[in-house]
Order: sequence, then C-alpha cells, then structure tokens
Amino acid sequence: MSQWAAMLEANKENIPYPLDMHALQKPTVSQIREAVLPEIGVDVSTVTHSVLPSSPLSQKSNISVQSQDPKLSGYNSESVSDSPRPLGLSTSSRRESSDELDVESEDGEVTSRKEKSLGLLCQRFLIAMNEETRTSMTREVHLETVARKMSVEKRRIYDIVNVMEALDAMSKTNKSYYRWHGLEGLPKLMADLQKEAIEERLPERVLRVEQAMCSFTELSPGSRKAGTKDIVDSSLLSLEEAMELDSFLEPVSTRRVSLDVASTVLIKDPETEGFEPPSRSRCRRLYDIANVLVALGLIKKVHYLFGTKKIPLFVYCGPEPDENSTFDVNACIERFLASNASTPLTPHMKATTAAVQHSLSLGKRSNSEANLRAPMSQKMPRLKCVSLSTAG
DNA sequence: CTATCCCGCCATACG
DNA sequence: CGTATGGCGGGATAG
Repeated sequence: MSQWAAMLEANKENIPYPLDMHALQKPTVSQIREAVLPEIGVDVSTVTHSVLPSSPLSQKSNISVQSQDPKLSGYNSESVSDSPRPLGLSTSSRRESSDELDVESEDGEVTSRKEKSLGLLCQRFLIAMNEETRTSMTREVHLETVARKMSVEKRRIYDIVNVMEALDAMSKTNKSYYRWHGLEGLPKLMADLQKEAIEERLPERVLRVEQAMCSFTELSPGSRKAGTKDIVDSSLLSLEEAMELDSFLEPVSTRRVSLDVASTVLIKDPETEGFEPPSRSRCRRLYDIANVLVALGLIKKVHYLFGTKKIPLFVYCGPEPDENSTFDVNACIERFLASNASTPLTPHMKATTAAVQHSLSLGKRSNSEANLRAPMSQKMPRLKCVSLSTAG
C-alpha cells in the first residue's frame, strides 16, 4: 500500500523529452553531433512537472540498524606491500569515529565515491581479466580470486560479470568459475541485437514513449497491479541486452536514449497502461548497467539542453554493428589507462597494468579462437513483447 | 534541490 | 542447514 506511495513519490516528475512532436522547427537532428546541442524551440512550458511537495513519507522505521561489524575487515589478505595509499575499503571497520576520513590529504585526489564506482571497477576488472587470462590457456577465472585481487566484495564482481555475460564476454563454467571470452565479438553481437531490435519493433516503442513523456505530467497512480518484482522479468541480463538494442537501433545518426525512456520501454509494458517512468529502483539498475557500458566505451553520456534543464542521454559509441569486424579490447584498455593515470589500482593491479602496457607495445594479438559461436546460447532478451495490438 | 549510485541486507537457487 | 548468486532499495554523495 504505502509502498506505492513511496514509489510514486520517488519517481518525481517525468522528464520531458525533446521530440519532434509538435515543435519540429528545429534545424536538423543531424546537427546534434555528439554533445550539447545549441538551442531548440521545444515548448518546455507544456511539461509542467508538478512538484508535489506532499507525501513526506518519512516513515523509514523498521529494518534493524546496520550492524557495525563489517566482517570484511581483513579483506585484502594481500599484505599491503608498497601501497602508497590504503585504497578505501580495507581501511577500518567503523566509520563514525573520525570525522572526515575521506578525501585524504595529499595527492589531492578524490578518494571518494568515484573511486569506488562501478565504472572504474569495471575497467579494473577488464585489466584483471586480461591478466588472469594471459597465462591461463583455459581462460578460466575464479571470481573469488579476481575479487580479492581487485580488493572488492564478491558482490560487486557479480554486477560486472552479469553484464559481461550479456555481452557474451564470459560464461559460467563451474561454481565461482567463469571463462573469459573477450569482447572481440562485440560488433557481431551488436549486429545481432540490432537485427532483433528491429524485429521487436523497438524503435517504434521508443518513439511512442518519448512522445508520451512529453505530453503529460502525471497519470492515474495506483493502477499498477504487479508487485515490485514481478511486473516483468527484470533480469539484469536481459535488461542489459535490451538496453543496448535500445541505444543503437535509433537512426544511425542519433542512437540515443534517455534513461527514463529506456527504462519505460524496457520494463513496463507498452502503451497499454502508462508511460510513467518505472520505479526508482529499476532506474538504479539501469544506471548500473549504463556505468559498465560506459566503462567499456560502448555508450557515453551526454547532456541534452532542454530549456533550462539538462537531460542526460546515452549515446551509443561502440563498434559499428558488423558481422565480421572485431572489437579491440586492448584499445579499450589503453584508453582508460591513459585517461586516468591516477587510477587507484591495487599494488597488484599496478603490476598488472604494467604488464598489459608491455604486451600492448608488443602488439600481442590474441584474436581467433577467443569467442566462437556457442552452440547453446539462445537466451535472447525476449523483451517482454506484450500485446501491442490489444485495444486499450 | 535532484540526479546518481554505492553498499550490503536478504531472498532465492542449488546442493 | 550452508554457499553462491544477485534483486532490491536505503540513504550518502555529486552537481
């Protein structure tokens, strides 16, 4: 009951979406090269976002307080040999004693949230994978090991692995063991997904939702029936794949989606009911996925100026969907190694990095045999292609 | 303020 | 039961 209230409240207003709907007086979409686009004559006033200050809903009772005993204290068994910095995590068990314990003093870096972001973690994961795999002929990795090497909780590894699986970059072999396939097959995967997206009429749905989001502000709440986790198969994996299709099925010139639109298209059933963005929780998942995709350089976030507001959009910028081209993981790794020279790598990771860079300079090409068309794989998203024809 | 999204509790699956 | 997975949302943090 009140749960819905909470969700609704959490949804805030739906973000208006810049469409060509009624005001297509703007020049050309093609103008939108990749970043912020100049000015558009979209009628923002139409989309009144009722602030609705009501529903304080401050009842956050129940739920016992978190135990102050994170047993993961001695996580990195690896004795800090020469780590210049503690690398967050392993720090200590309690966090209330000292006041500001984040932003360390020297090296003026942002020892904070960003350093623990899924995106960064993902980059480190790639490096780690590269490492683990380099010596292993079987290309099999042990999650525990990887987690330890990266000094992160196992839980976080799963977040990444899930997306990697969706990208066919790895597959489970045994309990806690996964085989790394690499990202070389991305272009083909993209081509496949794109094809499927077309078949699923996804482009149309996106369009529809975008327009809807622009037209109204709020609709009859409480009409939802399904429970929090049963509206659709919100498997991270399928969501992830779906999101991809979503981002590049757009006309090649644009290939962009807003998180709200994406989430609505992906997890709510079509126009049948409403277009209100799904629960806040679901959006969080999308953020998670987007983060690793961004880390991989498959998509990037840009801001679309919409009146006074800035609408974040995701633009596909990965490899062109192609049947036979391949994705250069090394280039990918190189990119972020270069971008954040100050990446808070684990001492161990640092060594790895060096190794990677070394091999890169050697021009080590490990294509072929990497990813082959798995005979089984047939998990296709399914996208919950519900009734579109059913009259409302 | 709102947009993001880290953290880790705890449901679920499996043995 | 225990362990492996990963759904889910509180609430902290970035902008």
